[in-house]
Amino acid sequence: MTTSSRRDRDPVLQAIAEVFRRHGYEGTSLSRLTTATGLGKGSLYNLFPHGKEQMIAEVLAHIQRWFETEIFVPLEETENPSAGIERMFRSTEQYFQSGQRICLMGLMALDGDTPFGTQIQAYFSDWQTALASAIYKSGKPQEEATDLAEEIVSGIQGALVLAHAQSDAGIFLRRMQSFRRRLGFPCGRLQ
Amino acid sequence: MTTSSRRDRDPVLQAIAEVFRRHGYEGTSLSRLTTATGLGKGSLYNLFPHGKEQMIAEVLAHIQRWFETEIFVPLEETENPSAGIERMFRSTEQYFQSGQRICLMGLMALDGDTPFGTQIQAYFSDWQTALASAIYKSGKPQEEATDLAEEIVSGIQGALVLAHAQSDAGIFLRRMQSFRRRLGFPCGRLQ
DNA sequence: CCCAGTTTGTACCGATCGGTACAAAGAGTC
DNA sequence: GACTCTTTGTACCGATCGGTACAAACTGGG
Repeated sequence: MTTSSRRDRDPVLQAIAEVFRRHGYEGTSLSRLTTATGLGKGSLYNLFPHGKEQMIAEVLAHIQRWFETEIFVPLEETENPSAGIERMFRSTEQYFQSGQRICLMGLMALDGDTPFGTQIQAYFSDWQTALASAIYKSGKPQEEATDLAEEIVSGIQGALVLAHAQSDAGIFLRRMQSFRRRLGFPCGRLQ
Repeated sequence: MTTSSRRDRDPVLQAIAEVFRRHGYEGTSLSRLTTATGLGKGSLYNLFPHGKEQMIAEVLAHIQRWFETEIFVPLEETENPSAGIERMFRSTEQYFQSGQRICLMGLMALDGDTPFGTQIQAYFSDWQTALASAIYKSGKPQEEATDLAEEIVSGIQGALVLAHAQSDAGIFLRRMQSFRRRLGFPCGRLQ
C-alpha cells in the first residue's frame, strides 16, 4: 500500500459500473473492462483478486451505500418530510442523469439468477420503506403512504425503462413531475 | 417442407424466448438454447439459419405481433373503451403471469446497444398511443389521457422490475389494481 | 421399396471467454 | 543507489463462445 490502492479504486469502480450498466453482467467481458478502465488484466486482478464477481459485488455495494446515505437516511431522518422527499426526487434525477442512465439494481433484478438477489431486494425495500415513512410523516395515512411509496419506487424504474426505450429523457422527468403532483407538491399541472 | 418446419417453429420459438427473458441476449448461449429446446445445434441452425440474431429478431417480432393483435388493436377499435382497457389489464396480467414473467422488450431496452432500438421504441409507443386513445374515448381530456397512458405503460414496466426484485408477484397485481383505480374503475380501494 | 429432400447429431473451426503465472518496471525507505 | 514491496504488461491456460460442415437418420411421395 505505497501510493494508490485505496485512492485509485473509486474511479476505476465507477468506470466498471458504467460497463455493467451498459452491457449487463454477462455482457461485460474483461476486454471491455480493460478498455473502459485503461488498465491491463494484471492491474484489474490486482485491484479485484476475485475477478468479475468481486467487481459487480463491489459496484452493487457502492450503489447501495450511496443511496443509503444520500437518499434513504435523509428520507427517514428529516423533520421536514416534504423537503426530504423533494430532495430525494432531485438526487434521483441527478443520479440517473435525468433518465439517461440506467438503474443497475433494476437491470440485475431482471437478469435472473444472480447471487445478489437479497442485496437487490434490500435496495428496493429500503427505498420503499424510507419513502413510505416520509410520506406518512407528511400527513397521509399509513396504508396510503405504503401504497404511494410502492407506486413511486416502481414508477421510477418504469420511467427509466421507458425513457431508455424511447431515447427520451423527457419521459423520465415528466414522470418525476407526475409523482410530485401525486404527493400534492406544487409544480404545475401536466407538463 | 415435408412435415414440420412451420408447425414446429412456434413452440421452439417460445422456449427460446424464455431463455432470452431469463438471461438476456448476451447471456443466452447456444448451449443454453439447445438444452432449453431439446434440439441440437444442427436443428437450431436449420430452423434459424442466421443464428442467435435471427432468433431474437423473430422472438421480438412475435411478441410485437401478439401485443398488436391481442392488446393494441382491441384498445383502439373497441366502442366500449372501459371494457377495452379492462381487457388490456387482464391480458397483460395473464401474459406476464401476474408479474412472474419479465418483459423482454423492457429488458432489451435496458440492455443498451442492440440493433432493435426502433422495434422496441415502436412497441412502447404503440402501446401508449393505443391506451391514450382508449382513455380519451372514455371521456378524459386528451392531455390527461396521454399522461395517464405514459404513467401506466411505464408503471407496468416498473411493476415488473419491482415484482421480480422482491420475488413477489403481489406487487405487480397490486400496481395493476392501482392503475384501475386511477382510471376510475370499480375495484375497491387499497388492496 | 426406393429415392429426393429434410432433419438431426456430431465433430470441428477460429475467436474469445474468465482467469493465472510471472517477470519487468515503479515506487518508497533507508 | 540498493533493498523491499507493489503494480503492471504480457504470455498463456483450459473452457466455452457462435457458427459451419457433413454424413447418417429420417420422412413422405411415387
